[in-house]
Amino acid sequence: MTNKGKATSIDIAYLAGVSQSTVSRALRNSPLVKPETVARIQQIARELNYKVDKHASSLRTQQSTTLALLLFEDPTSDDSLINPFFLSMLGSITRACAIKGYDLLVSFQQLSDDWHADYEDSHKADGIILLGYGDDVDYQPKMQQLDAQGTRYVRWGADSGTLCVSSDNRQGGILATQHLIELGHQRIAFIGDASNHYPELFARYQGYAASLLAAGISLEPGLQVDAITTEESGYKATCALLDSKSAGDFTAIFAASDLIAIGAMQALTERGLMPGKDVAIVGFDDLPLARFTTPALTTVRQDTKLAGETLVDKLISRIRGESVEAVTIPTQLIVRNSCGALPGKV
Amino acid sequence: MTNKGKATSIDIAYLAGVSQSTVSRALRNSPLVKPETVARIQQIARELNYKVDKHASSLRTQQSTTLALLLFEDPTSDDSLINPFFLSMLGSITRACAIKGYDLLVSFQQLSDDWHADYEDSHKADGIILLGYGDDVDYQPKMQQLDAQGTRYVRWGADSGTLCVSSDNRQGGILATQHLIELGHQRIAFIGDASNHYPELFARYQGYAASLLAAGISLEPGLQVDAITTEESGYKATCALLDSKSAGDFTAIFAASDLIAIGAMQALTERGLMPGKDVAIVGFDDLPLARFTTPALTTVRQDTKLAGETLVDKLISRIRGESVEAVTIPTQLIVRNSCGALPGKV
DNA sequence: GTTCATAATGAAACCGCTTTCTCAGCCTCG
DNA sequence: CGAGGCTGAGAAAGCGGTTTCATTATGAAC
Repeated sequence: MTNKGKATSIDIAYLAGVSQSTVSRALRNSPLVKPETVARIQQIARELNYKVDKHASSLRTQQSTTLALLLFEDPTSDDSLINPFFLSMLGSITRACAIKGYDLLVSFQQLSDDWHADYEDSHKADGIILLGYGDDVDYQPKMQQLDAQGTRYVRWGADSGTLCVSSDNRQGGILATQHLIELGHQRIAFIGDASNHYPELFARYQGYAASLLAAGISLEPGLQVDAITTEESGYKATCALLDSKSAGDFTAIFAASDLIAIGAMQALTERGLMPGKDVAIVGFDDLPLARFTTPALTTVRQDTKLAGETLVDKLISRIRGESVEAVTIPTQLIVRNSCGALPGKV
Repeated sequence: MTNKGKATSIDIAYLAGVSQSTVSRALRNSPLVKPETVARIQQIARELNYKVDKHASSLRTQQSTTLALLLFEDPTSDDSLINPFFLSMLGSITRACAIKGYDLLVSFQQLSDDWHADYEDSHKADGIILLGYGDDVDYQPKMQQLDAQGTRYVRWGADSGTLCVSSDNRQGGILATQHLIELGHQRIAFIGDASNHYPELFARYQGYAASLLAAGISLEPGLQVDAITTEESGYKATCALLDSKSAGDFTAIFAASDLIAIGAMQALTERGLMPGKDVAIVGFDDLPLARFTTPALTTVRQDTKLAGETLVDKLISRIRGESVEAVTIPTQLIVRNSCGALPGKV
């Protein structure tokens, strides 16, 4: 079959001496077709290297067996650098889709883009996975629009009314903070979002706050600095912290993400402070690179594998019309060397 | 329009009082339609939130405006961990596709899978981008099959007859090795592939060998150890190197990838050798994490942004039937601290 | 020996769009 | 004034499947 025109079901029908409808049925193992006919037809199809045309099939059945992954980036972050965390998620989502027999379309979007539901409107995908940090205020209108259009989607992030899969960020914050407290730290700074712009980071803050209070340590506003999930932001926030007199003598930092933690470690090092010795640091995410920082970063691991699988599962359920609930995935503290130091003065 | 059935071009035709064919033309700004008619129709389409059905369109035109990215993994490597380098590539490919107006399907494959051309056979994609390290011997049959089927594809890697985009690995090897030589190193080990199983790594080795010879340093087989692109592999190779008597007193390592370099640094550290001080190290790739190792890794940067764009461009050209040539992308030496040491004895 | 489910298949409609073919007006030109 | 030439638009034929509906055996049942 060197002719470029790929074989169609009609070709097979001709070769098998049956009608095209029978071929269509046989290829999908319809019980309406006699078993030996099915076998014969499938054999011929195999020989011809025939594959069902995705578009024809999708057009007729009105479903594409394709999911779209929309990763949208905070416009404030570096244009070309994708957060490694999402890259990990992408990996696990890809795998989960393959297992479920769905194709995966991937697209990176600016939050400002008018992407809303394009993928579903044009029937490119049966459902959408939304991935990305970002100010919740920016998301809300989009979500509402999706809901209004009846678009099937799941979102990674913090619970916000819509169908959502997320790590247990609050619990992760508790894990991190308790660890520091157990090591004897009392003045623990938090770098991240404490004002609920980024719900995930905010939940980590809540865990932090809850742990402190539970340990009888009062919250000090001066020990909290806002940052988004980039090194630059973590770096700047830490500098601000070091410069402020009120922060004075913190002995530990809970960074709301590994990237922030890395920026923080840079800032500390530049000021002659040794991370892990002079100041303990805990991050969040457990990026692949967390093992390779110096000192190796103690951090809260998000289970990206499970997360990806769950996102895909839930989305497929939703596409099938089943009712689905939000899911929270536990986190895990990974102890490395960045808290190795005894609490010391800054 | 709360009805679930999405609007079709017929709905628009009805509302605009024209025929459906005219709608189709108008939506694609055909000059066959009077400008004011075009405007009216597009206006209505906008109001209805109408999007052309991808499948219907693709079925009719026989092209999907979609590219497939097949990332296949060396079965020898860890199952769930994707090489960060490919993740970067994926990022840039995604962007390049978006710019060109193509959708991108992403799939991870085992090299052993019978994926060949499935994406094209079923018309899911107009062309395929192949990404992944792997023994060239394993690839050849696949490539030939793709060629035989007339599948449009581009491959990232080393030049091998097929349309291919790659970094100038040999030049990168030269950059790295010359850097070490200029720093005064004479006994430079190479960890990677010196037997042309992995053409990319082998090209780096060739650059290494050429540089040594150009500097009048003879190649010592004992200073070369095979490794694939993982930390474990780099770790083991370095241990082997340290254990072998013939290697004895090397003062520098050129690792064929950053992951190998990181493994090497771990091995050195465990043996009480300080990377960057006792032994200089150069890596290859410039992964995001290279900046965060200790010491920060001097490495050869591959321009993933340009690489992704080029892959996409070339593939689209090929789809259009234009004749395309293999492309080689220059690399760049990024000097950090891992070669900071004066040459010392091991 | 009709009648009637049942099984296996074929014919044809249809999914929503693109594109070719046709055609009605309306000009231009010799 | 009749023969072409344009313009703008409609009718209809696909694209390659899926699915409904109709049809022909084939026994089973009465």
